[in-house]
Amino acid sequence: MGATKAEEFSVKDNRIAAYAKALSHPARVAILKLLLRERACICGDIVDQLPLSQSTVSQHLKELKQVGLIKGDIEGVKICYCVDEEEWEKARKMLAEFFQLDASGRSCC
Amino acid sequence: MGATKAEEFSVKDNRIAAYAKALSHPARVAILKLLLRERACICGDIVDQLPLSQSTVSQHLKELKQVGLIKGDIEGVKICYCVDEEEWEKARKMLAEFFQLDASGRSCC
DNA sequence: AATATTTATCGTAATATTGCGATATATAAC
DNA sequence: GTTATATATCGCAATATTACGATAAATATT
Repeated sequence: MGATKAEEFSVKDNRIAAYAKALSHPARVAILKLLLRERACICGDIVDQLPLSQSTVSQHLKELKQVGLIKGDIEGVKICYCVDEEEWEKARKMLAEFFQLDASGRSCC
Repeated sequence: MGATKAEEFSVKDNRIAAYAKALSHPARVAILKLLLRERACICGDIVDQLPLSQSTVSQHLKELKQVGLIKGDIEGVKICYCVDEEEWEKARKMLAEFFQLDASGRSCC
């Protein structure tokens, strides 16, 4: 008990949920915005701009990396993070498709 | 420690995160699809179509209701659930706007 | 080689989520 | 009023997330 029953649902629903989960914390939303808007790819720069410790930011980056939305490249001691264009597009499409399910005229209440 | 530092982030980023969190479990994705596609608004019908207990489904419905994406209407003993069109549109717009942040040509890695 | 810098990981604590059975609540049917 | 039906809520256990400091690891600088 307690563990999620993810395997009981479709692969697609799980993928949508995984992308959504990546965005389910404001820190990760903020990180993605940073990477997209300001090209602030260096990990240290991200840490400086967030009200969280270095280790916590590193953890959020790891999660975004695991779901595929960002990737990191070693540049000497520093790591340059950026959005993975392909995966970003996949996420965008999946969520857009989901939201295009029409909600109009279906209210039964 | 452990509690989320949500208040340190913008209202908008928190709102995006809240909508995303609503979709961050495949059961809730499945519920929303059901409500949108099949008009299967009656709570019992939803329970029947998910591999989860009645109480667990009820909890997921509560979360979707709290974020505003669905609403419920009493019909005798039964409850008719449906997607809240206005809120659905708000979520759609916020997430679409977020994803339209262009990821192309910004890869530094 | 010693030191400084940058990032990841470990350990731990606090809190949140997921899930279920049992029970409460509220209407419907008898 | 008693019983049946439908849904919500409570209590609990298992697991996951969030956060931080300390430390490890890896490169850069001296």
